[in-house]
Amino acid sequence: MAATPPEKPTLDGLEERWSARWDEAGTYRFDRAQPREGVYSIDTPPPTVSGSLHVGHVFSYTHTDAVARYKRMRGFDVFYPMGWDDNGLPTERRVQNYYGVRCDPTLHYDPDFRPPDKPGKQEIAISRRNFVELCGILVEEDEKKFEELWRHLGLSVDWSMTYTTIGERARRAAQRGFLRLLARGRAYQRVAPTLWDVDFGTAVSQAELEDRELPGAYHAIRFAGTDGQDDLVIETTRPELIPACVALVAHPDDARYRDRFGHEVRTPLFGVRVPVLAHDLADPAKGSGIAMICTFGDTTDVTWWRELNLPVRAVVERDGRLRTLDWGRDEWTSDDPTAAQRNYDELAGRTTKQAQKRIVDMLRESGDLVAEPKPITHPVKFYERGERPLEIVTSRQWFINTLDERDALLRRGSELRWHPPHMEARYRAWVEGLNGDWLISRQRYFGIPFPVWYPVRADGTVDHDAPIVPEESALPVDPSSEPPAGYTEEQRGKPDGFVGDPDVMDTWATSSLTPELVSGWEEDPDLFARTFPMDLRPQAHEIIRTWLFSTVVRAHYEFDALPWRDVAISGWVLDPDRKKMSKSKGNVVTPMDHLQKFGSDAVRYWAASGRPGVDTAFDEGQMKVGRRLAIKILNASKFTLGVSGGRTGTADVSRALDRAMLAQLRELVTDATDAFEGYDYARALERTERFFWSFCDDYLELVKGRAYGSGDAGGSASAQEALATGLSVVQRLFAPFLPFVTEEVWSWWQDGSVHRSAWPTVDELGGASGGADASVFDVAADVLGAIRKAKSDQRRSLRTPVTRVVVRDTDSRLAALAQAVDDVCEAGNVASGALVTEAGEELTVEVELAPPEEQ
RNA sequence: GGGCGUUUAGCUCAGUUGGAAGAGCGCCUCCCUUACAAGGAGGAGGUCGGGGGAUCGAGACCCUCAACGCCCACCA
Repeated sequence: MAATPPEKPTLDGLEERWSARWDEAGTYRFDRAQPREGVYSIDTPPPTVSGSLHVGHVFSYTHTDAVARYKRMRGFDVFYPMGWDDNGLPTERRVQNYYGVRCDPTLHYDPDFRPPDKPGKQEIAISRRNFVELCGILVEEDEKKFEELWRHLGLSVDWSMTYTTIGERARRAAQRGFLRLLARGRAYQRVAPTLWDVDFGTAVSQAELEDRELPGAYHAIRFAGTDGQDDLVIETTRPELIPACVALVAHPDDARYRDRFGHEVRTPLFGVRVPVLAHDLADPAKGSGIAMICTFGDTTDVTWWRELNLPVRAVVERDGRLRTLDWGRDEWTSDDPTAAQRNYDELAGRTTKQAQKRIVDMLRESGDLVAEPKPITHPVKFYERGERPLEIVTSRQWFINTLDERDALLRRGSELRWHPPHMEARYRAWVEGLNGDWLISRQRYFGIPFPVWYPVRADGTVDHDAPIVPEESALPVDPSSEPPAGYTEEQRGKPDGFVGDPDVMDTWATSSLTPELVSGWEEDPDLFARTFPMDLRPQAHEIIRTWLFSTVVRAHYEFDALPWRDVAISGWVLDPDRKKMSKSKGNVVTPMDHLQKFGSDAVRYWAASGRPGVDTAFDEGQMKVGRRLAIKILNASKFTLGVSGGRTGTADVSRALDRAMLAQLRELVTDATDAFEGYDYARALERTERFFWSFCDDYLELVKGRAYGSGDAGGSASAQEALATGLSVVQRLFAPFLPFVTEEVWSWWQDGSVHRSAWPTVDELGGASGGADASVFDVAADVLGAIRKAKSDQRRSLRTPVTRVVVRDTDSRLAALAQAVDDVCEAGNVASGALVTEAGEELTVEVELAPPEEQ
């Protein structure tokens, strides 16, 4: 049963009390009670489990929660699961640092291994299985902490439906999704030059790249002419790749080089003959207008190499060092193999950075460096989590086809409803800029393995062209520890046996299936039918090119459909210097302190004030305002219930002032509902708040006396009825934002949770507010304000009796005032009959106060 | 190099069909008023980034410039 307001309402302890009650009562449980059209399903971003949640998470997840709560109150069965993104590199790195271990896949599993209490100076090498086990232990601890924080924040998640991206369900879904793409010919394997992070020892995809400005230098280097032609000078920032040079290239229209096309030049130090070729991408304005093509210095090299059908002469290995070479036997053909070998041996084994230093000295000595290096800064490609520039190495990798489908994927992007709409531009820019298929294999450990084995031929070589795949019913599988059907484990790596694919999938290859994963794709047809395609994807803008794009790709191929209809993009949280808050910048605020200091509702208020897609400053001031608002809701509710008895529907709202207030409330309900329908939660909050303060400051003051019973019974009942109605509506309008305090005040007079109550509608106000003149409230508030100002100006108490008031205003406004004049006089402590009106152009009020002695 | 966004009071931001510049914080003054002193009432403070233009009328529409932020880019 409903309780009564306490003597002294407080915000303290609301989080603990109500989150426990919601849990017991199953307030946010997804009931499977409705068909697809009665369900609202949310594809929640699974936060990366790599330490702790920060205030940016609190910010954006609050936005989603407000929408979820709104939809629930609109009568939808809200499907709102939470996931943890625990697979992938962030976790591996954290485990390495946390336990002081490193994965060595050549080692055997040690069932008795226990990590040291504190990481030692030397990393302990452990087997892949031991490493993966540690990853599992650590993420489980983190996930508990994350859930605690989310519960404290009041997310209305159904906690019985959590998932992880490394869990068994995710492994099944990711492997099934992969096998389907393979069967459809949309996933393929290829030996190709790929961007490679030397430190992580893995290939990375275009979506994980970022540019960083780095110092470098132009080196002007002479290539010797042949056939009696002049020498040519090229400029390069990577002279250490001269041994990998396969051609020079200039623009076909460049008159300086036109007569050189088809002829050869000789590389300095190594004497390798390479052709001079023409290609549109060569920029006559850059450097000397002629460039060296190496295998491979940058992505342009890859383009040239592919389009000009050039040979591969790779020198950089996966560890970032120059390989050893035999110039007599390998694919290098030098005019002077002895000199070439001697020169190259100076570089072999060095890192690219060291090799560059050495080769510049050698070129200077040989006279082929025609000018001293010219320092520049230039953008260099990095893996977003990496610390050294990426190299390009040739390796066997899995890809998902995206390039061929670019147009269809662009159409998918415009079918989506973007909030805010301009975010679609980022998607479009990304898809239009795709320059390769999506590389999904990673040479790492804590990820989902490719469910693929390869036959080993009688001669011991591996046949990559005839992959062995499992039945879907056998998923998930681990090819590195299980044999494929028809083989025994003893045949691993043996002639006529098999090998497992050693790689794991890119984390996005799993995350791109979150809609399928949470909806029970192929595992829970009933759930799937009720939830998929989903309604909403909320996420941040910097992962449009990764998470959003890849999710669209997967649903496009699997279902020929969008994975969801709406996408709501949150902005970032900026620190007071307007810098993005991020861990690497060290300016992150951990949320729990603020949740405890201001209360969850207050922090949510700050978060919900940030408009969709707009970067928002971290602002404790807004949290203070939110806290004050929550306290105001407590007190206003207590007062209103005290004078109104909390009853609605027992009396007519007959007085003009009360009807005017309800008319404004009616507008508010329309506004807030429209705003929420357009995913503009911030607008809904702002409108509700504005109404609420005028409800407290003006309406409550104006009707206080009448509600207490100072006039006739009809007037008193009208005020009480309007107060209770207003309170009920306001409590529900605030509920998506301030779930704790609204639940508290709702419990004082209503049964059940406010979060399961019906969102207010105009219909429920219809009878009381229909056709009312809203200006009665405005004029009454204006005149009361003028009386207060007079008292304030004269430094008198607001209780000071007023002996005379002259109000001038237009006829229509005076007519409106006449309908509320008793309330105005009572609220302003104006003596009976002392308020007179005169026609005027605009509102002026003259106020005479009782002399101080008479008080 | 291309694109998107932002620019309104000292600060954080509203201002949705163009119609007399707003809120909160901070600051100042006053008030213990039985819902609320973690409060209430009132006040000061802005040529709405600059410059053009269409309009009776622009913070809002068009053009242009600038600053800041972000996204994308084949970066020799």
